Formats: sequence, structure tokens, C-alpha cells
Amino acid sequence: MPRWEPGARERLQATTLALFAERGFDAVTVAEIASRAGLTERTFFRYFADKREVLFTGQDVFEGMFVDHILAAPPDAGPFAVVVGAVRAVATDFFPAERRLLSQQRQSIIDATPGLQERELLKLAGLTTAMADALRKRGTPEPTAKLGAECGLTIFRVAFSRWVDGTDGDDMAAIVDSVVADLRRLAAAPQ
Amino acid sequence: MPRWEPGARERLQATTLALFAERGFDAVTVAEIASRAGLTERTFFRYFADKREVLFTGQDVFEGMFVDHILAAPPDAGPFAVVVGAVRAVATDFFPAERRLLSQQRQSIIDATPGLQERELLKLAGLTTAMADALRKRGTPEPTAKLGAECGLTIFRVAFSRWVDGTDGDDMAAIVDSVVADLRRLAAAPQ
DNA sequence: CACCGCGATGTCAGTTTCTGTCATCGCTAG
DNA sequence: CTAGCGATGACAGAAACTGACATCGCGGTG
Repeated sequence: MPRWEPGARERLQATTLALFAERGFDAVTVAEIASRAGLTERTFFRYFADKREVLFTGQDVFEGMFVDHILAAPPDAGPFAVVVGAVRAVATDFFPAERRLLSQQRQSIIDATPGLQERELLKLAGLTTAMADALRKRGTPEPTAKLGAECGLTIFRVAFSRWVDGTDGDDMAAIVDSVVADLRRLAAAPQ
Repeated sequence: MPRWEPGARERLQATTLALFAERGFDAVTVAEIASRAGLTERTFFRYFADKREVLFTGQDVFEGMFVDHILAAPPDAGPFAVVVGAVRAVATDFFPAERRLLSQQRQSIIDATPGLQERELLKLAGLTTAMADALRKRGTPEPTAKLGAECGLTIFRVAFSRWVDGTDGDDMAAIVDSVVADLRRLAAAPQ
């Protein structure tokens, strides 16, 4: 028989989510998480850089989806259209209606704790630089690449928060389209 | 004679900035800051909520400038124009050419440390919600208010980073205008 | 089969950030 | 003169992390 139960990382993550949801980020100690997962505090920190990071694993995969979509877009498409397409595609793939309750629970944990909001914002900032890099790789020049990536993030953020709220339907793609339309109308308004 | 030297807060802030610039955020302990300022660690935490917060004092004043400009705009102006006007005005008032080197030094400290970037992003997120609230107070309806505020932040961020880089001239207002033009062109492009 | 080394985990000690609580003592109001 | 206020110190302690080394199943090698 193996020396330890397998799946340490998964156990740690599950325990963490449960405890955060139950009592809030601040009231949960790493020692407690580890103990409930049948592990040691030290082992927790071998898997996760810090207590917050548990909620943000797989960010690189997420980022990669955006980047892949941007790089795979037709070469003659404009940067705004490319970014919007990537956001719509990822939004649809990554956030099906079944996932809404899970996202909602995760988001309510984050929204309740400034420290977790900070981490989320940092990850999203990483996403914009990844998108800007991808745009640049396609030939988009510099002021526009950064700006396009920021717009993409804005669209994503606004759409995601509306989707999680659940007040307007469940269709993430439709919400994205609606936000894009709002944004274009807004920026097109006469100065 | 008074029991203690006056200006504890200012001493702490000055010492902190100097030490961060000299050796980096991580290599400086709060105990050391306090000791160099002739105070105690405990007193440091009475003035600043945490070690990072020293770099972000006066954020409420900064936020207030944006809000005031938004609320003072002519009632018939569109949300995008209002936000752009506020960004341009604050940018001009708050970031004169003389301040560039100071901003540059501060920013290089922040950019060198993820923890400080997190805090900066949180403060900027607070700025957008403040701007969105101000827009709403003017009568801008909900999807647009949030979106307008996000656009304002995007413009500010991009313009500020260009200004700090110093590659294109020193005139913050001109940079803001250029970024706004880029953004409008970007969003206006055919899908 | 015996052995050896790898890899995941444990153990322990230590640093640093941050908090609660109470003591100190100039200054100011009455 | 005295009482209390307000800024600071002193101290203890929790909790988040880190570094160094020990443990020991397992898998491969001879």
C-alpha cells in the first residue's frame, strides 16, 4: 500500500473551498485546512504559494485560451474584433450555464475579502498583458495592442459580473455581445 | 518640550520610501523602518494598516478629484465625454512635469513587487467604482456607468504608463487625448 | 533478491507580519 | 492642582510563510 493517500493537492483544494465558504477566508487557518485534509501545514505550502492562491489555480490554462483564440483569428481581422471574438469564445466555453452556481459561490468568497480581490485583480492584469502580447504577435502596433487588451478585459469583467448576478438570462455569449454593443455606442458618442 | 518628536507619520513614510527604493520591498522589515524613524513597530501599524499601505496614502483625495470633476460636468454631456474630461483634468492637475521623476521612482518600486501591484490594482478598482457611482448620480444608467468608468480607468492607466515611461513628451494632457483618440478609433473599427 | 536513490511528506525551528491589551506620561481643560 | 485625553511604548501571541533535514514506500538496477 502506498505510503500516503494520493490526491493531496485535490484534497487540499476541496477542503479549502469548503472551509472558506463556510466560515470566510480570515477565520480559516492553513493549519486547519491541512489537518482536515490529513496533511501538514508545510505540505499545503508546497502545493500553493500562499493561502489565497488556492482559489486561483489553472489561471495559466485560462489565459492560454484567450491567447490561442487571438492567435488563431483570421489575419485580416482588426484588433478589436479579434479580442471580442476571443472573449466571446472563452466566455462560452468556460462558463456554461451549469457552471454558474459554482462561479457564484467562488465569486462571493472573493468579493467578501479584499485580499482575495487583490489577487484576482493581479491575475486579470496578467491576462491583459498576455492578450496584448498575443495581439502584438499578430502585428498590432503598440498603443493599440495594450488598449485592445484592456478593452477585452473590461468587456469580460462586466459581462462576467452580469452573468454571475444572473439577473439577465444565462447565456454568457449574449451578455458579451450586449456589453460590446454598449461599449461601442459609448465610445462613438460625440465628444 | 513635547514628549515625542512631532510628525511621526511623515517620518515613517519618508523612511519607508527611502528603504524600499534602496533595498526593495521584501528586504525591508517593519521593525527596521520603525527603528530608523525613532518609533516602534507597533506605532507603524497604528498609522498604516499594513506594510504596503504606506505607498498608497491619499488615495481618497485622488479618488475625490475624479468624482468632483464628474459631478461638476455640464448635465447634458455624455458619460464618455464626462469621464474623459475628468481623467484629463486630474491627469493635468495631479501629474505636472515636475512630478514625473517622483512618480517614476514610486512606480518602479511597485512594479518590482507583485504584492504592491496587487494593492495598486485594488486601489484603482476602488477608483472605478467611485467613478461609476458618480456617473450614476448624474443619471447615467447602469450598464453604461460601469462601462464608462472602466473606460476612464483604462485611459488613465495607459496614459499614465506612457507618461511615466517618458518616451513621448512630458505633457500628460496630450497623452490622454492621444489615448482617447486611439480608443475611439479602436472601438469604431468595423466588426 | 538486495540495494540504492527518488520523491512526497513530516518535523522542527525560525522570521516576519499583524493584533490585543495594558502601561506610561506630557499636555490641556476645568 | 487634578483629572483625563491622546500618542506612544512594552509585551505577548497568533498566523503566514521559509529553510533544512529526516523519513520511508516504491521503482529500478545489478
